[in-house]
Amino acid sequence: MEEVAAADSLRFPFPEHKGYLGFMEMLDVDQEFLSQFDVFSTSSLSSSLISNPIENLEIWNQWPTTPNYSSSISSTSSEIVNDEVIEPKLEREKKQHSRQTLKTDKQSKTRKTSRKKKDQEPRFAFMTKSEVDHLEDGYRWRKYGQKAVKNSPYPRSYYRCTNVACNVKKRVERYLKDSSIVVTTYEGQHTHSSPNNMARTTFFPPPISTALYNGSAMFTTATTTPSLFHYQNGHNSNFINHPKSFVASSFHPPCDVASSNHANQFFAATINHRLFQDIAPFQYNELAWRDCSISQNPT
DNA sequence: CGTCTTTGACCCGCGC
DNA sequence: GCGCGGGTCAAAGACG
Repeated sequence: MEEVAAADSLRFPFPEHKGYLGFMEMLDVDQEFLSQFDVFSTSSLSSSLISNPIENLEIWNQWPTTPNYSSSISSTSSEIVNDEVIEPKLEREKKQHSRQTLKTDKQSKTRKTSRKKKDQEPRFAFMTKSEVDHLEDGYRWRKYGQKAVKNSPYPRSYYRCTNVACNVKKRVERYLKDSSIVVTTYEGQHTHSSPNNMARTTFFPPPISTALYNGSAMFTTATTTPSLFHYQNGHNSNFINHPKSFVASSFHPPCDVASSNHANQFFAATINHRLFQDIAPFQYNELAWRDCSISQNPT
């Protein structure tokens, strides 16, 4: 991890904007600048995504839930995962029996109460081009699960913040259409600062050369060496210390989602999907900040 | 020995 | 009601 620099010293391509662009200002973004990065390349555009903005919006609203594809794979239950037989059926049943005997009522109750209703927590998702799945973001995470994703050869990993008083989770998976891209979804808000002693500061997202935010989703391309994404809580500020960095709009990491009314208003103002496509059309816009009530009901 | 990952089982929501 | 799929649990193992 690189040494943390003071926010003022961070390089930013649009200093007159103090780290954040308004919606109209986004329109003035140099398209040539965007073309420097693979993720923004028009050659990789999905024509359907451009021609069907309404349909795309539906996709946004559904993400990150796996779409219910009409095609099916030849697996039943958990017998086959990624075309591999995990273990003989008898062995499985044996294990199941032993586990059932070990299980207590207390465990069941804990599981029931700990399970919250789906999509209660605000979520923030972004894509990063990276060879590494789990990207460093300044917090410590404990992996608590991994699941095969339907119709995808790449598994989804589940992480939880190691801080006992913090219930932030994140999911990491490879983008189905481009395995070089990692999709990271944060859920919840950190109740503490990052362990690197930078109060109210975090590295987020990790290895970055480019970031683009459209009011619903954060898009990034990554470098192989970590660079710093620095934000200041409550100040609507964004800094990326890469000379080619680009920030299309205000962006607040998940821990700030519920705490900044200013940002919330901005989200509502910039959520126009079609306009965003006109600004920076690319194929990765299925990603969305999903079910974040704040973005839909600004205060 | 403490911490983290792995992984099969289990729970639950949801669509049919 | 049933089955599927996503999310979570927790024992066992790996690792430093």
